[in-house]
Amino acid sequence: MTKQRAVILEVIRSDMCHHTADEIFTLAKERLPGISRATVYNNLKFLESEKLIRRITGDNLSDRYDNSYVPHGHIICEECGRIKDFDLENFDRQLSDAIGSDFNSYELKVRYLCNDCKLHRAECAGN
Amino acid sequence: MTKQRAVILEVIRSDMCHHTADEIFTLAKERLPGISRATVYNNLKFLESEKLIRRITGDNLSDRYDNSYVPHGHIICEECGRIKDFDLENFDRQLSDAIGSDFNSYELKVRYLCNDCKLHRAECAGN
DNA sequence: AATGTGCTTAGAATGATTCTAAATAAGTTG
DNA sequence: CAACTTATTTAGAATCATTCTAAGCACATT
Repeated sequence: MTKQRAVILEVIRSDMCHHTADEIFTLAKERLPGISRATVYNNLKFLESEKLIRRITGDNLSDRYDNSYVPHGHIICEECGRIKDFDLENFDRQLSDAIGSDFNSYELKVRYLCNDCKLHRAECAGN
Repeated sequence: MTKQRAVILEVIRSDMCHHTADEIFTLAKERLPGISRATVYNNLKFLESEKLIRRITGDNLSDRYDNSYVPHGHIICEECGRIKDFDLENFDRQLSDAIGSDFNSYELKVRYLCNDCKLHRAECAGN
């Protein structure tokens, strides 16, 4: 566990955001000005292989990193892009039954319109 | 509807595969040798906006295109990147219950190791 | 102090996708 | 059918996240 690796992990653990590699690089740089991008990428890979974090692949945008390795659902507001977590009961079981095989992980992204944005649209429609 | 657009759509409709943009480019080129990559990308974007196809974002690999716009599950082999479809019973209902709201669409990707790649790994391990 | 191993670094390379500017095709109006 | 407008296509350059490479460091072991 090098100091670079420790800082990268702390950055990811420090809040509930789902940061991009570049954001993590920038944040880590505040504490270790000499750190390089390659180190960030190497360690993100390493940390995921150690099941300490989880990469969320981006839709054309950069990948993001989740501070939990355990797969769970993400709801993404189509208007503001904010992400929330959610869970489904017995979903692992349901999945392996449906595909008839074991699996390594899953990614579930639901696109919706959050309450704030719904309200905002209603207001705009009124004017 | 230009002839390029028609050919690209036919390529996607012609089989059950989930092709990459590059595969679609190669297949379209057999029929229209002068077609350019940019045209393929432009039209894939256009066709999705018209709800005729659906882009499946790739995990570090290239994106692939589904000949149906209707959301459903995808199992993706982590080794070869090939994709298959699957469905879950009453999944729309289950989702809206879990997130407590209506939603617009979802993306469900399950990463696994397909039988071919499992066999291939076993063979390699034997040598 | 010498050796080895793995980590870090900077910058180059990669590869899918997007952008650009010019050429062409298609569609529309007079 | 001609003139004009608009959308589409093309080739190649540009972009951008990520990976690779080669050289240098750091630390543990002898």
